[in-house]
Amino acid sequence: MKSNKVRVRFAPSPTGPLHIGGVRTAIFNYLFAMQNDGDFILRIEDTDRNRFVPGAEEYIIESLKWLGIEPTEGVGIEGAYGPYHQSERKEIYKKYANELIQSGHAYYAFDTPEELEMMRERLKVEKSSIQQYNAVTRVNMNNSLTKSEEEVNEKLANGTPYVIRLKLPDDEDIKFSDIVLGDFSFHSSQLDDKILFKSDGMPTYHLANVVDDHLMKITHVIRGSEWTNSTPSHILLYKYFGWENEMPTFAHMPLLLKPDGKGKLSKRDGDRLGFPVFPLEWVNPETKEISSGYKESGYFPDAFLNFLVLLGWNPGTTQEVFTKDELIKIFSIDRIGKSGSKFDLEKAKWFNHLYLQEKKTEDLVQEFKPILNEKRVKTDDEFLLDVLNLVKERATFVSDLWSLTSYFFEAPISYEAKAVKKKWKEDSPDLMTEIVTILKSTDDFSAANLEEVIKKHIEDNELHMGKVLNGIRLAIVGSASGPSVFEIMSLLSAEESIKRIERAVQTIKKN
RNA sequence: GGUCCGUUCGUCUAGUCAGGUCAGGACGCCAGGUUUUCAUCCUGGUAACAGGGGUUCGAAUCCCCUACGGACUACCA
Repeated sequence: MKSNKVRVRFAPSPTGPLHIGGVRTAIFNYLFAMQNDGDFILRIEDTDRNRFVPGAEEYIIESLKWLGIEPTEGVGIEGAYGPYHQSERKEIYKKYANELIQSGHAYYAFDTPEELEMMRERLKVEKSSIQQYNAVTRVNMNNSLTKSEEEVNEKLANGTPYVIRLKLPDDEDIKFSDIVLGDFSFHSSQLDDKILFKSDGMPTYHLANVVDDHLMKITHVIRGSEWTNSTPSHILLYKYFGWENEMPTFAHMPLLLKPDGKGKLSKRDGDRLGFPVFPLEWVNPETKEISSGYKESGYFPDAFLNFLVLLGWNPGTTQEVFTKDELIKIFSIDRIGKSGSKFDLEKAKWFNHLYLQEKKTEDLVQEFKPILNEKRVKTDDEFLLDVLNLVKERATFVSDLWSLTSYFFEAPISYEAKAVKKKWKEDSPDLMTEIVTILKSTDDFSAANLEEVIKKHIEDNELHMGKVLNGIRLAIVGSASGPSVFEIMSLLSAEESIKRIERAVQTIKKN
């Protein structure tokens, strides 16, 4: 057993459904953990009560489950480093915040929102290069650094709302190295005195994140690059807590961008873009608004995962199709690209098509059954297996299967106008009547035999192959497309095929 | 505005660190082939180094500038 076991975490906040960017972050964390025989921890960062959305946490867990990237520890599983909801760890954060105050690396601030607003306005008007609460501006504000000890103690005693801010150094370069982005350096004067502890008794992300990652022995922080700019503050926190030597390795991943151009993909994009941005369907508990999900749209989880993992990462070879186990073997953080990517729905569909072809037809039969039930179609598995084997290669989604096969279960009640015009000629009824005669006298209704008999008839009478076969297709399918008519008739039975052709002869109007 | 990051076919990308194949693959698209049709499938094609300066015998690759794009700049994460 390695002493420094790899431990990574996926730490979403339950503010709504997980979008595909978050899903990708989870995938990368999962792959990295599995590759190193490490732990993959799910931590719920629910420190913002105002943004809490009921059902979001369950949604996150369900999504990971659907994709087959379940955590090995954390919310829903538990483990030795719990609790894993940050809201249940308030006391821990409080303790560490106080520790920072004791050591002089943090201070109380009593500024009201209005005062903060005024400060920002003033700095803006002055066109100051500094527009945040930091070493320069804090001296003019209402905090424990500018007030006397008595005043501070009085405020604290009488319940004046306060926050705890990180006291940044005046002049210090904060350096860190990121697996994806490389070496970084920020000057402390460009940073702000981040709020660590809010007046409602909850920590902010910055404090909770650092404390938890340390306490939970996280070795690698793999997160979205929207966190890059606040990482220096996190580094400082590790340093001030004396955890510098056990600091995790950082890897900031490029963001998923809106395909229509501007900005990072957000939860609000929903179906506005013409495709799902969520793994599972989501019903907004307040508005009841429904956002579609990849699962419900018919994507297979493994196909979706395969597609998603290639957004911003590649193995350095031309291989694009991977099983999860292969991914676990070959994934590497340092092959994650630096720039954001938009995604291509067409390619996602292509992956799904590919994965559908790889599925056993027996399994597709089972997946298809619910759709048939909905359509009130009664049939047996053996027949379904034959039917699906015939049309499988034409499908991208299981849901395509119905439109591809409906004529096997219901005789056409109408004939596609365009197909009639193109394929049903003046002599078609006579041609079809002849076919009926042949069919009636054929005992062997296998596709092979039908093909032989009918082709012989065509040759003997010097008929046009397309004309005859297209006519049959129109009669039994109702449209001009589909697999081999011999196969279809064979599966449909002699009786049904004859019935359909006879009906077509009577029904289709010549024009 | 400030700070940080990025920019190769329409899209995802290889190649950049260690400069030297008319820049490779995939999706899409187009064409041809297979097929009774429509798909699938097969073959081929289309299409990119953001722009400008350097350095060099030689630059997608190294340096500088510009443009464009993105992130952050909340008592949100």
